[in-house]
Amino acid sequence: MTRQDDPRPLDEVDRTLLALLEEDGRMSNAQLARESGLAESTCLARVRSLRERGVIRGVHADVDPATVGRGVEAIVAVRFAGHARADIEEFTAAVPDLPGVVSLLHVSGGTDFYVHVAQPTAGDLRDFVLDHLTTRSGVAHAETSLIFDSRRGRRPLSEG
Amino acid sequence: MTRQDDPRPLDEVDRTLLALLEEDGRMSNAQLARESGLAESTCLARVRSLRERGVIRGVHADVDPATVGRGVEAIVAVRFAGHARADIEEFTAAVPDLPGVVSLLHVSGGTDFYVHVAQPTAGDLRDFVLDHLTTRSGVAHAETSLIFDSRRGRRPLSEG
DNA sequence: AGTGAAATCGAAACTGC
DNA sequence: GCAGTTTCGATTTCACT
Repeated sequence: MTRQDDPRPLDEVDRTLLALLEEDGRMSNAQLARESGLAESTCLARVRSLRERGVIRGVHADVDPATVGRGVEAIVAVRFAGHARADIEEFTAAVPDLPGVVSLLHVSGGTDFYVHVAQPTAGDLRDFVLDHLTTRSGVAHAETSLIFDSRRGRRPLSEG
Repeated sequence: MTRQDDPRPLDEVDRTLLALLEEDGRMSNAQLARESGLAESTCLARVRSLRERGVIRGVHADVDPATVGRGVEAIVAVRFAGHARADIEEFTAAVPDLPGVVSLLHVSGGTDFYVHVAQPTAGDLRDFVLDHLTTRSGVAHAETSLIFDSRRGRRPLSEG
């Protein structure tokens, strides 16, 4: 298994590699080595180590939902009735497997979860919320906000 | 420039390639070709086309914020006083450049923006909200929710 | 931990289908 | 739009430091 909690602190070279891969996850090992000033073999070992320690959780293509027939994006704020642990855990386990779910955030405060979804049409969005969220055990309320525009942060997380 | 709005519909092979790259953005062209049943040259051209058409917006390493010294994640719901276009546009342009911003969503409803941030400590989070969000022109209110847990959707967006 | 050289394998361009 | 060939570059291992 991969270790998620190795306490070894990151040095400057690690942060450089992370910033490069956050920007372009398909950059070749050879180019990573050049830009970070490492030998290729060393660079390969560093990146593997970052993965094994759970610093790099994965590398994923960012697909524009609108171009794959999912042009309607929304954030659904879900509030629970009680806070039965079993309900919360089942929700957390089940929702990421539903089609069109981009991400699921469990948060503090008046809202318990934010669900980021992408659906083909407004009707599909309504069906998704009614069929898969509000009907779920423990869910008291779901409030849907359409996403007009979304953008990634432009700074590498691994910086200063 | 890359075209963002080519209306050409995606076929099954495109969707297969997208699903593979959403899962593992570092998969080699050779392996993509094997798994999709294409010749390598064809596969290369297909992936390039998906990028040029804006279907693949980028490929990015997913870095665990906690491992790079940003263990405090939050969603900040921002509400504007009026809805002056200039304020909205300036907010949209400026916030993604702030350190620790993961993503920015402009949404409909009572909240105008959701800002996903990752900061080193609770104090840094407070400073971020007070210094960079609530002081910004047009901002009426910011409500911060700590993120207990976050997970990606497990289905490729490009499916079904 | 980091390196350099060597062997294997992949990328990218080009050809013809 | 697809497959075979070739050239060039990248990946990975290993012996050494």
